[in-house]
Formats: sequence, C-alpha cells, structure tokens
Amino acid sequence: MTSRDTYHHGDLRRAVLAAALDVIRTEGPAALSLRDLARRAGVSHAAPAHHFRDRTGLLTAIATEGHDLLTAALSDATDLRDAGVRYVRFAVAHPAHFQVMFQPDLLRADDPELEAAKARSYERLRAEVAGLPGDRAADPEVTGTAAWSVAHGFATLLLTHNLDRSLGGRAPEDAFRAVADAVFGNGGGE
Amino acid sequence: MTSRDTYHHGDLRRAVLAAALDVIRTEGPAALSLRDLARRAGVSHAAPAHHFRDRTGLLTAIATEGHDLLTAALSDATDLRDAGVRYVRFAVAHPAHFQVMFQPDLLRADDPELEAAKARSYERLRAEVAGLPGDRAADPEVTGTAAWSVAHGFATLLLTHNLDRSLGGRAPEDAFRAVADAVFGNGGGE
DNA sequence: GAGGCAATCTTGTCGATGTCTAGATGGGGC
DNA sequence: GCCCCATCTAGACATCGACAAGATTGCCTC
Repeated sequence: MTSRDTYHHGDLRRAVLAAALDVIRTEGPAALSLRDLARRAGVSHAAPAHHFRDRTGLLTAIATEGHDLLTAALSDATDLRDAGVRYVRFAVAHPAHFQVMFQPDLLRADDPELEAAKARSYERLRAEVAGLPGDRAADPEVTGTAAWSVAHGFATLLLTHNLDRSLGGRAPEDAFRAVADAVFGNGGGE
Repeated sequence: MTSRDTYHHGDLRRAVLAAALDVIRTEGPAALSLRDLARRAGVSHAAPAHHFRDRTGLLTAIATEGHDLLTAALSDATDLRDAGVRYVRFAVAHPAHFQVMFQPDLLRADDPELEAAKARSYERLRAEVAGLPGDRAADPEVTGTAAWSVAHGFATLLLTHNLDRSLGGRAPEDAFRAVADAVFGNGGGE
C-alpha cells in the first residue's frame, strides 16, 4: 500500500528488506516467504526476485547489512567490555540481522559483498582486542575468542529466551555488564 | 531400502530421525523435507507425519532428544570448567541436535515433553554451578549465566565456522580449555 | 522534445512441498 | 480365530521458489 499509482514501486528493495526483517524478528527466518513479502509491498509475486535473485540472496543481503551495522556499532567502543556491551545491544536492537548472520546454511557463503562485510566486522573485533593493556594481551587469540564467546553466547541465549528467568526484569545490557565483570574481573578491560 | 518386504517399516520413527539428523548436520534445518525423509526410508510421503504430526513436531522431537543427550553428557562433570568442555563436546558430537535446540522458531514451544527435557538440562546446569567453592558461588545466577554464555558462545561460533582460523588445527576441546582458563582463571572451577 | 535503452515490474507456468482425508494392511490381544 | 487399532498408502489441494517472456516506464542522448 505504499504507492501503487505508479508502475514502479519507488524503493521496492528497501520495502522488501524492511518487511523481511519484520517477519524474521517475529516469526523467524523459516517463516520468510518471497511471495508474502511481495504481497506486503503491493507488487507482483516475482518482483522481489529482481532485487535479490532468490530467497538465499535476500537473506545474504540481510546478513551483509547486519555485519556493516555491527561494525558501526563497535566502532566507538572504549574498551573490550564496552565492545561486549555494544555487541549485546546490537543483537537486541537488530535481532533479525543477528539471527541471519549466524546461520550459514541460509546464506550464499561465497557472496563477495558478504565476505567483505564479514571481514570488516571481524577486523573490528580484532582491533578491540589489540587495544588491551599488556597483561591481558598476552595471548590475543585466546582473549579475543573468549570475549567473542561470552558476548555471542549471552546474545544468543538472550534472543532464544533462555535468559528470561535469569534477567529478572533487568535490562540485558546491565545483566551482561555483571557477567563481563565476573568473567574478566571488574577492571578487566579498562 | 531398509525393509520394504513388509507393509510395516519396523522402526520408521528411528529411521526418519536418523535421516533428519543427517540432513540437518550437512545442509541445515532449512533443507529438511518430510517427503525427502520418507523417500529415504522407502515409505510413502505421508508416513512420517503419523509419528511426528508435522515438520515442527519432528524438529521438536529432535530438540527434546537433544536436551536429554545434553543432560546425560553433563551428568559426569567434575567441575564447572569440565561441564563447559562437555557442553562443547556435545555440540561437536551432535551438531544437528544443538542447532535445532536453540532455534525456538522451529519448535512447538509448549510441547510438554520438550518443556520437561529442557527443565532437566537446565537443572543440570544449575547443579554444576551450585557445586562451586564459596568465593565463586557468591552470585550463582551471574556465575551460571557467565559459564553458560562462554560455553554456548564458543560452541555456536564453532559450529558456524567462525573459529576455523582461531583454532589453527587444535581440537575444539583444547581451544575451549584455554578460553575457559583465560575467563575464570586457571584454577577457576577446581 | 522525440526516440531508444535498460531497469523494473507483471503474468503465466512448472515442479516440489506440507498437510489433510479416506482407505488399505496386518500385528497382537481377547 | 477374530477383531481392533496402530501403521502405512494413495490422492488431493493450497502454497511456494524459480524460471521465462512480455509489458511498462524512467532516463539518457541527440
């Protein structure tokens, strides 16, 4: 119902992406249907395919956008703990992106744009670890994997409703801060 | 091709489950097709539905089985770090179960058997945290969430091929041990 | 401002899938 | 020996992803 007075939609790509994110957030990626997205945008059933090639292409585009959003979200981090908080915040703010990003079987793994975006976000994470004080940077590989694991595990368990009881009404960010302190010590990343 | 000489398959439920796990492990849950599983078992296309009701039912059964396998895997843990190692080992040994267990949108959330199996594995995790020495058990809720986050994050990143470079040929278990030590200190869980 | 090109969208179609229904088969308990 | 019910078959229907061919239109060029 956006603008059907013209033959061309105007910005079908953006409209389909937005609708897709909405479906994925509320019903999961499995419920995603190209024909349904077309109906929501008020275009014919084959229109979305022109912008995303196929279902996998749409999901790959979402994953790519997700990696870029994550890179941006991490760019202003003050230290590693803050980066973790921002990682969790990203997952909460963009649950659909997050879900799709870490489900490789839904994506075209060899897509050049996805690979590039992935490399950028990965590099961003490495940069955070590299900025650590000496004693913590002893084995950056292990420290990086540990930090990523904590943040990613927390975010995943959060989105899959496995922490609902543990949170007890607290904001996810605050709960994660407590977890991060327990893990790296209170002054860990400073 | 198992035994089509009789009208009854013999153990279709088990055959379908095994085939499903195989498909999920190699191609992901999205590639799962009831009709394909029926073909593999040499039965008609509607036969699997009698055992699992529908696609969601099949995945719910797999998730339930997964939680029971996880509970069993954790039952012999010596301490919290060992529980983490066993958690990762479980994810590597049963990747299909693990994937499905933590994708709620694929499951019938209110299934009684699933709920019960989930409660059992969750209780198992709580028990591990409760067995900690005094100083670590200060805030069991936070400690439990932290431990679960580390193990779950590591396992998830591992299965999604995000640690392939970091591993550098090492066994996942060993890499996780290093991560656990970095996180909780070398004698953390002892 | 007229013509043409390319991007965008439509329409029609095909094979495959999930699910429902009705009916066939046969093993096990009475 | 008979009957009941779990198990499996066969058929049908709506929906979906994907493909092909054609219609529409914005825009660029002259």
